[in-house]
Amino acid sequence: MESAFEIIAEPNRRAILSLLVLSQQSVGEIERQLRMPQPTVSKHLRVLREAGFVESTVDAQRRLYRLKPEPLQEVDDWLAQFRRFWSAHVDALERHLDRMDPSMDRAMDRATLAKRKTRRKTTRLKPRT
Amino acid sequence: MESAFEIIAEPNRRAILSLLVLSQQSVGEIERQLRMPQPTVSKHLRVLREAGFVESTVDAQRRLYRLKPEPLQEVDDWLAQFRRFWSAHVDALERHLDRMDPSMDRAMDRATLAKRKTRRKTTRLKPRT
DNA sequence: AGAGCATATACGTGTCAAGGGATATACGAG
DNA sequence: CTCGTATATCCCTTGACACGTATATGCTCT
Repeated sequence: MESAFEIIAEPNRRAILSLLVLSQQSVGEIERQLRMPQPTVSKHLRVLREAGFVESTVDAQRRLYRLKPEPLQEVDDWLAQFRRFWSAHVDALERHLDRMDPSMDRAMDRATLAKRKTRRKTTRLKPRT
Repeated sequence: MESAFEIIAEPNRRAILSLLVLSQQSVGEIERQLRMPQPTVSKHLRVLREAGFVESTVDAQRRLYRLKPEPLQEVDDWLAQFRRFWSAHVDALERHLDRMDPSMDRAMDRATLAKRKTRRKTTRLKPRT
């Protein structure tokens, strides 16, 4: 359970993070809003805390949890390498053609052609009597 | 294993995706570059294919796999809600202060103050005699 | 001190996915 | 048809992890 990606793989944890982005919350508030048993909330918060996604401050018996951005940025950084790709991707381009810079259009064309050339269409030459 | 988040939680799959973003690859090429056994590669590719991360075309005995952007965009969309947060986050602001728009600076100030007000500092009034 | 609430932890259980290894399928070449 | 290569699938074992329930810790108020 080390990487940020494994942490956000869990739907309940994503829900907690989405909740916390609005404002800090106590365990009980999370428990009520997400309708999940308290130990479950605490356990997920523990995982999130140890992974650096959240931090808590003590307020009497309550713990107030709030978001920390770093691990999410790490995910965002990994995703960055694909943004170049999908903004040049054919389907995406078709959908967004109107909103795009025509110079990209030509760049994409070359990429597409390159791929097409790579593809070897083997002609099935199997006599089979 | 439905959500895109679970798919990219696996390090080997992330490696495969990072490889495919450069150009399409056959199973054997992936196998060699990532030094993982062929059945492992095939199994991960299957998962990726069924989740819509990649698609394959047949080239004789080879299968050429290439990236499809949609599921990654889904992840990116979920991450979007946090970008607003971390661009307003204090630490991030301190680090990037020089590169930022001063109008954001004031917006962040209000957010921070709001949070500070929410925090209840309970004064321990415990006579204890 | 004792009651009550808020939160954390411990334990037992079921599920599910990853990996290794062997094997099956598909295709091309001779 | 037979062999070699490329890829997919099958079986089995192992290990994580999520959850439920029960219980422990800590704090407040009276």
